[in-house]
Amino acid sequence: MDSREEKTVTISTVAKEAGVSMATVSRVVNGNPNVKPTTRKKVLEVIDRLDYRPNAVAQGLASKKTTTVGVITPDVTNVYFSSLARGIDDVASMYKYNIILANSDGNHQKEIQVLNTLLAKQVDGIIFMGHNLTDELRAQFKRAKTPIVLAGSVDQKNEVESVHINYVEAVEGAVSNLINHGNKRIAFVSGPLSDPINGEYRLQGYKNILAKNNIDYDPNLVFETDYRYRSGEVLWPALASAHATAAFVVDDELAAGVLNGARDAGAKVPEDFEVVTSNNSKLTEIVRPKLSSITQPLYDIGAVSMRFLTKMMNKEESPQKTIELPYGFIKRGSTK
Amino acid sequence: MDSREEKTVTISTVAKEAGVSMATVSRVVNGNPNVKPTTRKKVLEVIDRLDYRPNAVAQGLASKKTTTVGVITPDVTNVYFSSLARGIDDVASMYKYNIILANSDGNHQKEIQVLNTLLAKQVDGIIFMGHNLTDELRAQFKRAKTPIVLAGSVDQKNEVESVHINYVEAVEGAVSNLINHGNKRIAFVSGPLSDPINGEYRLQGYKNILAKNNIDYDPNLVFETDYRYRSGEVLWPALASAHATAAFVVDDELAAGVLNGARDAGAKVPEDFEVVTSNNSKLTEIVRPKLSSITQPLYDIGAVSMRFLTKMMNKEESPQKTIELPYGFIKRGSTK
DNA sequence: GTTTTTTCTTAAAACGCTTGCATTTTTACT
DNA sequence: AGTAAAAATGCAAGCGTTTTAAGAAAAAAC
Repeated sequence: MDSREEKTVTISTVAKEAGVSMATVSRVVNGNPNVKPTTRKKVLEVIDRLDYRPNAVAQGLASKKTTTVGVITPDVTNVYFSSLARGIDDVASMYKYNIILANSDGNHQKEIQVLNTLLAKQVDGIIFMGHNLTDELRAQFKRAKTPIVLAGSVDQKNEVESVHINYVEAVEGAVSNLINHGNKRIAFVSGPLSDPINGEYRLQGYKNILAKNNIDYDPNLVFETDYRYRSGEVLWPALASAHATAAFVVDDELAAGVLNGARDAGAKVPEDFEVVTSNNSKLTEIVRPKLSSITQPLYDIGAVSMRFLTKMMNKEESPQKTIELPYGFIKRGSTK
Repeated sequence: MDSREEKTVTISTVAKEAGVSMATVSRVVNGNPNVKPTTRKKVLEVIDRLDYRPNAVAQGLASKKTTTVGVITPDVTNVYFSSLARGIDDVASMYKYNIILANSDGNHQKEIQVLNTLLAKQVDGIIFMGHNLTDELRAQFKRAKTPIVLAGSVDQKNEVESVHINYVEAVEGAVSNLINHGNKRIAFVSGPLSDPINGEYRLQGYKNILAKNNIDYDPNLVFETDYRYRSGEVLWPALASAHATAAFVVDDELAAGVLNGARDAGAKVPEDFEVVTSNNSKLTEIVRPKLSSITQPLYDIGAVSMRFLTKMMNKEESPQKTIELPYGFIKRGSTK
């Protein structure tokens, strides 16, 4: 008797039960005002009684909107990116979107691959974080009619919308600080210089401010590595033999490594060696001495990116292609 | 002339163009072997020429599989969870799944809410990370026919599958260490005790080992707070006035706070005060002295959870409801 | 009480794909 | 060449919604 196969209740089940058409049910579900209050109530009652849940996939197919956006990130495990991601998710859910999060390891192949599966899944928009925006990627972006914004990175060709800070100026400020403390030999400790944010912008800022202060640019003071803590930690010997008395570092984990490497080797920070970093993540407060840092509103960059994306998804015209958020500098124990 | 509205190319476009039925195209797209090599080639050629991309939403609707799993986490920004998430995502993509990532802040309301939207989106499975599995949540889990596994947390009632370590034993080991160093007054620094993992398991381990060593359990040595770095940092005065000579801490960020709070106040670690933490995240290596820690394979817990989930999604019967991964202990500078 | 308007409803056609079943084509054997 | 079995293919009915064009009902206007 009660052997019925627990059928999934669909919109048509509800429609029949309530004695109205599917269209009407759809309307009340979507809050369309063109429904007489009494019928709305009737339908709502049935929905409640049957515990009906609209199938988002079917909605997606019919409406061509998935209320889902894709987020491509090199590695959530890195605080920099997880902070952005958090900002993104928070405003996303504020606007009833969900996030498909995919890690790319900054690997070009994976980026392309993941981009395509996201598009296949019909995401309404995409937020891309990456170190290096290749031409191929840019081409794929263009081909997809899906809105895309870059969070925390910049497109040299300025073809795709993005939100970030002014890296050149920020670095100028940070390094200028170091110069004012009397440092003549300031290391530039960087992730891959092939990443434009490093090789293009930050390095430029570094050079600018050096030039402005009549300090010769010495390529031997530029240290190219990856973003790992450990890479910073083992850098000290090289730093020391280059006679660096201070370092500007492009990433917090990396900077923590540099700092600890120096101290573990007996150097006094900031007396013998100063270090400033770039992202002002939690980490800067956790190490000792605490790290002076460029401050950039990580969470906000994510949040603003997502907000920007919602506008694009609504086809609201935006005046600018690029949003530049304010940066700052916070002095902590790692500098004089 | 060339004013045609760039129609989206669908499976039927391809079918017509290739002179076969949609079914056949579908078969080649899905790698179904029942297709003559020559037709397969023909279809593939057309797919390539038209640059056809299957619409995953439509596939989802028709096949009732979305190849998407939901991941609910308190906060990606926390290394503990982002590590799990990374493990999850890696094996997920290995199995061609994507991840919808949602932050709950451990907030009950949000957890329920997010769970429901994930179900509405017809995810094939869910991985849940949370501090506290309430009855309501458990009920909702049950009602959903979707497979769910708990990653890095445990269900006291053992109703839902989970993967984690043996917290009781792990804590026993860690604290036993401290006892062996002669500590009689060992603080138990915890997040909310209402989280079973703290109040139930870890605390139990703490009590067990105390009892075993004939040390009286002193409630004044139990410090309940939240998981934030800052909360640990400000704890020192309380710790000091309780005459604690060592602390076992349930979270790395929290532990880093405790450690720094102590040192900033002039305490010598580990001479005057020892601290051991629980998660062996990157953080433990970044602070000075480095933190001794229970080691649990965070990434693996995520990875194994996801692997477990894939099995459930394939309806492969699993013998156990619970997977206990091995833990360990690593001695670093924060203990003698 | 009609006629207009306006407000609600409905029927049915999409949306783009999968899949069970029937049908046709091939292959393998006599 | 003829037939049974196996391999390919096609048909068409879903999957659960949205949405448009049109009709019905209710409200407003005359």
